[in-house]
Amino acid sequence: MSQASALRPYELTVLSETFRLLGDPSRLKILLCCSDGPKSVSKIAAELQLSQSLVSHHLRLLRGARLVRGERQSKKVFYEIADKHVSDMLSDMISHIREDRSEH
Amino acid sequence: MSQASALRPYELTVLSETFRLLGDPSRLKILLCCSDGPKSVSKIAAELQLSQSLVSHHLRLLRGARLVRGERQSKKVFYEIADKHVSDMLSDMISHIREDRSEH
DNA sequence: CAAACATATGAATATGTATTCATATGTTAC
DNA sequence: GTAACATATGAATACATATTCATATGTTTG
Repeated sequence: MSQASALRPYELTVLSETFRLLGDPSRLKILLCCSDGPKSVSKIAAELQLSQSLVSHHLRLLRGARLVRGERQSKKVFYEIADKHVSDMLSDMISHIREDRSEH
Repeated sequence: MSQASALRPYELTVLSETFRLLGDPSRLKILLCCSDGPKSVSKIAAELQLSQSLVSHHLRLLRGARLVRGERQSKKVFYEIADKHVSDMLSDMISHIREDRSEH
């Protein structure tokens, strides 16, 4: 982790902003929810038992950070993980969480 | 990312909690700051131009999540990244941030 | 023990933000 | 156009939390 000091201010901002967005349980659930293929807002809301409004608000933030992208198909808008980097990022973090942290 | 739905509630809590902690710029700086070897609280505060109190408060949260660990040596307490998983986690995220997200 | 230094912590505050509610915008079908 | 459906959005609110200040706790040295 000697790249730490090499982190430029902008990169640090993006990094913490990304972490911050993923740090809310509802938002994280939404992101994970649409990580297995595109899903409409209403479907996400139904699956997660969250209000349509809340899901939409969160999706806007996730969209703003390019973590998801949405595509309109007639009445519905289908959201999915923006790209492979985002899904890899999540997989990696999940792996880290699952590994025991108590060793050195 | 089909492991998403396989995420247990506890894992999701830990995951979002970890993201949340890393989502604050000061806290992220502190974590990165002590990722290249153990550093005392006062040294971290000086390097980052943050108050001693603030650094200590943040370190407590990071410690609580096992992201750092501190060791007392006489008057000073030296903090460092808890283990390799945490530093790998950070490296991975930094790599992802540095890679262009605009492709598929 | 007192003094100086280092860290930790509780309370207070100010700021951010997650959630809800009501409503607007957009889309399709009649 | 109107009605029905789907999503987006602004305002309000309730809640979380980052930061500061003052002070307590712990440690070494005289």
